[in-house]
Amino acid sequence: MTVQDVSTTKVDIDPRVERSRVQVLHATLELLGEVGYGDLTIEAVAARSGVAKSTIYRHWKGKLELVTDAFHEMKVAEPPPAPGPVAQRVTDLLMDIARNVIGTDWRVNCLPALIEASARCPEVADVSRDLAEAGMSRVKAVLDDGVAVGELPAELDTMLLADALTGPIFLRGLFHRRPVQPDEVPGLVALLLPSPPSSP
Amino acid sequence: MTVQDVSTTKVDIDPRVERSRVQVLHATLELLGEVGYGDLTIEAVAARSGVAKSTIYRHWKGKLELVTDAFHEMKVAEPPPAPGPVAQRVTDLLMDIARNVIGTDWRVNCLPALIEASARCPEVADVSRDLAEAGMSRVKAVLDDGVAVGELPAELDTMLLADALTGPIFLRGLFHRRPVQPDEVPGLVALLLPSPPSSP
Amino acid sequence: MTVQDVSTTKVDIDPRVERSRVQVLHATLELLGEVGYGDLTIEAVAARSGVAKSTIYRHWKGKLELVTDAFHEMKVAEPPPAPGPVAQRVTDLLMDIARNVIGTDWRVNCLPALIEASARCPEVADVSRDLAEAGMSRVKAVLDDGVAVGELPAELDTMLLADALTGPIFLRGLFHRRPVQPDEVPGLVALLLPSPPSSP
Amino acid sequence: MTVQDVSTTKVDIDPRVERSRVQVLHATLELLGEVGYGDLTIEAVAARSGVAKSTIYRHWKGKLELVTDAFHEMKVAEPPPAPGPVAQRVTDLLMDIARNVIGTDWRVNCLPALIEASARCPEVADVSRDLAEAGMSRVKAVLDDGVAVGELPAELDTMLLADALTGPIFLRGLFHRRPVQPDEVPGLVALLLPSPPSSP
DNA sequence: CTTTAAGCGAGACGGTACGTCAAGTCTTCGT
DNA sequence: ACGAAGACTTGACGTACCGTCTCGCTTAAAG
Repeated sequence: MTVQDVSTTKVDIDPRVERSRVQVLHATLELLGEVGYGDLTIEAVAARSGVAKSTIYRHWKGKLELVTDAFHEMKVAEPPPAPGPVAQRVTDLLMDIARNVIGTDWRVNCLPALIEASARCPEVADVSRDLAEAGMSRVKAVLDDGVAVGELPAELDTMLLADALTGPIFLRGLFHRRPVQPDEVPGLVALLLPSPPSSP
Repeated sequence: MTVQDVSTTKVDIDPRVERSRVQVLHATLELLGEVGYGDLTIEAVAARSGVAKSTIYRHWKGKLELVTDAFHEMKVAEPPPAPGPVAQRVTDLLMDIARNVIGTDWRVNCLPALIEASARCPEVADVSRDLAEAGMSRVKAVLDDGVAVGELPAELDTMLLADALTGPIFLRGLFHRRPVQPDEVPGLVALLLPSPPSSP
Repeated sequence: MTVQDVSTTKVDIDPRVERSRVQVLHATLELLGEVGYGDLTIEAVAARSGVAKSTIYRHWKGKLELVTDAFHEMKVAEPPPAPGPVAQRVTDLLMDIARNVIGTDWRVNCLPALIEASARCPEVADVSRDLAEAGMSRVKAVLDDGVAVGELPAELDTMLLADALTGPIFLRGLFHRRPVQPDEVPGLVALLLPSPPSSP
Repeated sequence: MTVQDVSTTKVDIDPRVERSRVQVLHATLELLGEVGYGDLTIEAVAARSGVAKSTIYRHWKGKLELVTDAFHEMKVAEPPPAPGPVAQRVTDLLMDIARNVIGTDWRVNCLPALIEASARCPEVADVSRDLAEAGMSRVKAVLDDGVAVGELPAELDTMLLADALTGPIFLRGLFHRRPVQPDEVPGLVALLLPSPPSSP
């Protein structure tokens, strides 16, 4: 450990390790898309990636950790904060979420497995919480923005409202199995978004 | 088919079959709650239920079919409709749900497993839908009642509102892993329940 | 049990029992020929014979007893005592045995299984002994005859000689797996059969 | 293939593989002696040997191949050739065999299983032949010796006589289930062993 | 000429073993 | 020294038969 290590942090990582890591995560993502989480096999990841099973186990504790890692690899780019009235921006955001829940986005395909795993294992629950809040924070940010510019009441519990807006979308998608259609989103927003404080 | 057939319909089901069926489904639900869908093994169901593996396979094609059948047994008894102002009745209902999500109610323990299984198999998804809607209908019924007695606006989409009220409770419990506490429920109701139409 | 029962012994056997018995033994023999003893299953016998498994178990204790019974069903007809010199008659008999051991006679095909089963179970050993001695007695009878007519020494241990004559045939067929060919039989007889007592 | 290959031939066999192999074959022979071929179970071999079932299947295709391999391990050490008159030496040898057949020598306990397996599979039959001939060759060697020193007729078919001498012992032990007692051996030898050529 | 008891088929039951597969660990070798 | 290769133990899979056991139905006999 020398001084410059501090600044370059990971400069001297064994290139083989990095190569394995990339190949394995790539294969994992491919397979997740093809067979889903439930049928994903470490054996198959090893075969597909050309990396030995033992190497995979050396770097990841198991399927869950591997998938979690792969998931992290695919952080969504935050969309730039758009201008316009809050109601419109919220609607856009929720329609985007609704479309993802309906579609075959592989990240969403992992949600049931994530929820299930969260119920059994606190570490996964932490991951789940992080992901959930990261997703939610986009909605909350817009709402906070609305409060800031006076389009929404000052005393609004924006966190709670964000959950109330997204809750039905996930609930219907995952549990009711009757997903909210994008064109139902405006009705949802209209129902839940408080009227702006009357400006005298 | 004669008239008396109606009354005897299933009279001649082999009692052994029924006995096995009950024991197996009971054990399945127990285990689903304990280890989840992913780690549920037929072997364990056999051991827990005292029914031989071969007997299980004689009646169910595999894990999925078994679990589907088991979930069907989950139906809850409807509580009697209570009197009082709508806001209060809704709040009571949601607090009850919130308490269940927090607690260790075995039906709730099975929810993650149910969601996970639903994602893999349309038949289970149908079961999930039935259960979800049965649960939701209690809330919707109260809201409909509120509309009927004029405590809520006539044009209210009660189904959507029911989802918006219960959504956050399940979402936070299952996904956010930061369950709604019963004492947060009144705030939720206050935030989402529309004011009664002003009575002139 | 009345007096005349004694004389009619089996007269009043339920015809259904006899019908089952015949069908089952017939199917057993068929299957023995097709798949051998090792792969014979009671399930298959039931299917082939159209007789229910439970009925089979009602009459026979298991596979071994069933096969033993079937075996008994096929008692060989004793060939008529032929005339001629003893050496010739012995040779004929042994050539017949040698041909059976070489061929695919199903009775011989069961011998390995019989020997194996005999080693594990005294009851089967008794069956084996009976069959072995029944087969051997044909040879011994001829030898005894030879002693009687003076073609063989009076003090001859005919039992032992019978075993010495048949022994190599079975031993080579079953253990050496290099069966005695029929044309080797005369040499065997010549080697082992004592010369007739010199007649002064 | 060069010279030093001979010495190193199998040097780099994974020691774990060899360890498994030895343990499994040993357990197999033990069990063959105890329960026979028909009731031999791979599951039991795994349990007895402490080697996992999957490892057994990795190395052997099934029961038959396993048993074949195990029988190969059965080779006996040749006893040194003893001096003395041929009749005496033959008698000693046969009494030894007779004692083994009566006793509980584990190799003999496997004979029924070996015969049974031989009947079902040519590869095992080859093993059986090898073992049979190895055993027989001890007797034949003495007889050949007798011919060489002039105690037995020059034209004697020693192989055939060896079979005739051992045949009854095995036949009575395995099939008749009335084993030749050691004290019957001299009679057998006296009956079958040709008189020495009269020395003028 | 009906009872009555047997023999019957159907097939569910608890089991054992099969042969396969993946999980996750551990050992050996080669670079 | 570390990664690749792959053998190892473990345990569940889903299948096939085992031998036992009700069940009603049919059928032969005995009253």
